[in-house]
Amino acid sequence: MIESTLVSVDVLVLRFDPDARAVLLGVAPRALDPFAGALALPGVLLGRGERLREATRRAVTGKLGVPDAAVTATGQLATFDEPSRDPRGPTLSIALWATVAPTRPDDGTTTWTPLDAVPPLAFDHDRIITDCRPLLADKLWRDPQFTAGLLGGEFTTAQALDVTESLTGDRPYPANLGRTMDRVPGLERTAQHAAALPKGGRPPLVWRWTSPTTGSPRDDNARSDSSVVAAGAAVHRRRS
Amino acid sequence: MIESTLVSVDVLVLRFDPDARAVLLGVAPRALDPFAGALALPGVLLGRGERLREATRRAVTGKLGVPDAAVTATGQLATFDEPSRDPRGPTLSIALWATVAPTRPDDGTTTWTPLDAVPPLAFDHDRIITDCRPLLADKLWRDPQFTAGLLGGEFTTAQALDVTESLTGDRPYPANLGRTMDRVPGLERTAQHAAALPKGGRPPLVWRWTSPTTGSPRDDNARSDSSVVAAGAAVHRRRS
DNA sequence: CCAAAAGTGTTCAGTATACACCCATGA
DNA sequence: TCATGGGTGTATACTGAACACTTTTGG
Repeated sequence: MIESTLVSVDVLVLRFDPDARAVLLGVAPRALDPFAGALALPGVLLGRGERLREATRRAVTGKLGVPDAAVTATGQLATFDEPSRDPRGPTLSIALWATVAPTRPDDGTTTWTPLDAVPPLAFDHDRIITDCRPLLADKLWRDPQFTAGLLGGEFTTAQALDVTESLTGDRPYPANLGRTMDRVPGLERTAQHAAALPKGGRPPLVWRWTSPTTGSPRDDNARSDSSVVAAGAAVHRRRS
Repeated sequence: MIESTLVSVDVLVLRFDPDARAVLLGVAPRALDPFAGALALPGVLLGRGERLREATRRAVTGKLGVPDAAVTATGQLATFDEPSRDPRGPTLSIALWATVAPTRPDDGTTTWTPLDAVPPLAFDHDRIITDCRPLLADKLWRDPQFTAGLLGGEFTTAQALDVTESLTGDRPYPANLGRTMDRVPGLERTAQHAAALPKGGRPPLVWRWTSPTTGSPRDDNARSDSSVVAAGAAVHRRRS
């Protein structure tokens, strides 16, 4: 019988830090030997019969020390199959994303780093990040799970500006971002204004999700999480 | 030691049939027992250390009888992890696409079916197709590998119309599709006109790829094929 | 009152769509 | 010469980006 392939799951864990006003990526030093001590994405071997979502949560809670309840959403990104990516032998790596609720950190060994300044990582994790970053930016405002997972159930325009800037590299005009958010299904402006920001300035609006994007009573049949989100509209329409 | 996960590769094989004027999906009856005799997507177990692209070609040539040289391009779609999707036990299924050069078929057992009328298939393959179809439509004119793989190195506007209609469900106006193709990098109008169509009508223009999209001297490091294609533009730009 | 920063309305350009009309073929 | 169907040009609507101006806070 042919020896079967090993499958590992590597997770790009994103957390919005309201103080740093930026989206941070969680990495942790490796405990065991290949690259022991070096920073790496949290990852685990996929158990037999284990679902990708379970393995993802296991990686995030186990390797980063994030409480399970703080993991707000997960989803697929891409698969990496270079045979020599792991010195121990050929291992398939499925890259996934996970979002952590936007609170302050606390844990010890976990490093939360801005996406623009990720330190060199073990294995091919640098390349995984390079390849997957545009995919993450694309999910903002298009994948409700991802967006709500990052920003939480209630957030301000100012925070939305910060998150957008972190992921895309550009800070949109508040007016235009507001119109973009108006078009996001399940998201609505509230009448409330948040407290003003430390530097002063007009207090930003509060936005809230109407549909229960958090929680997770989602379609769960065969596909792991919301990997498949429409992306751009198809080319050309006709006749309506 | 924990038993590791089994990984199978299931392929959505697309071929443009110039006679039928449609994109067809290749399925074949299963030889072995789970669902023996039932139609299914071509799939194989991923060997240890085998690359996804190799396994994909192995599935297409082995299960569909397509010559290896006719497989023009391959790429990732999504991963399906429902533990009960295979009665033999939990098996991960990585769905990939493959394109076959646009020639007439020949093989015996392989069924080439329009995407709109795929018969019921074994395993969860119906769901795989349902989930992946929008991803395929999205790749047309955006992923050069996919598009060139489907249409070949040289094709006519009429064929481009047929392919677009097959994948998206709408038949664009020839004029508008021409402008769309003008914006595709590496694709250019030639001065030639093809022979007129059977029904008469003006002979369509011939289009040709300038860059060597066929062949495949592509980036090949860690990621299998062109799974990661930009999708839609990110939300909002600012300052140039 | 001034600086900071969000919110409102408007302008502008680029893009997508629809369609009238033209052209080239087969029958 | 008619039917068929792609090619050309153009009008219209829509969308996204930019920005002047207003509003609301802290100092």
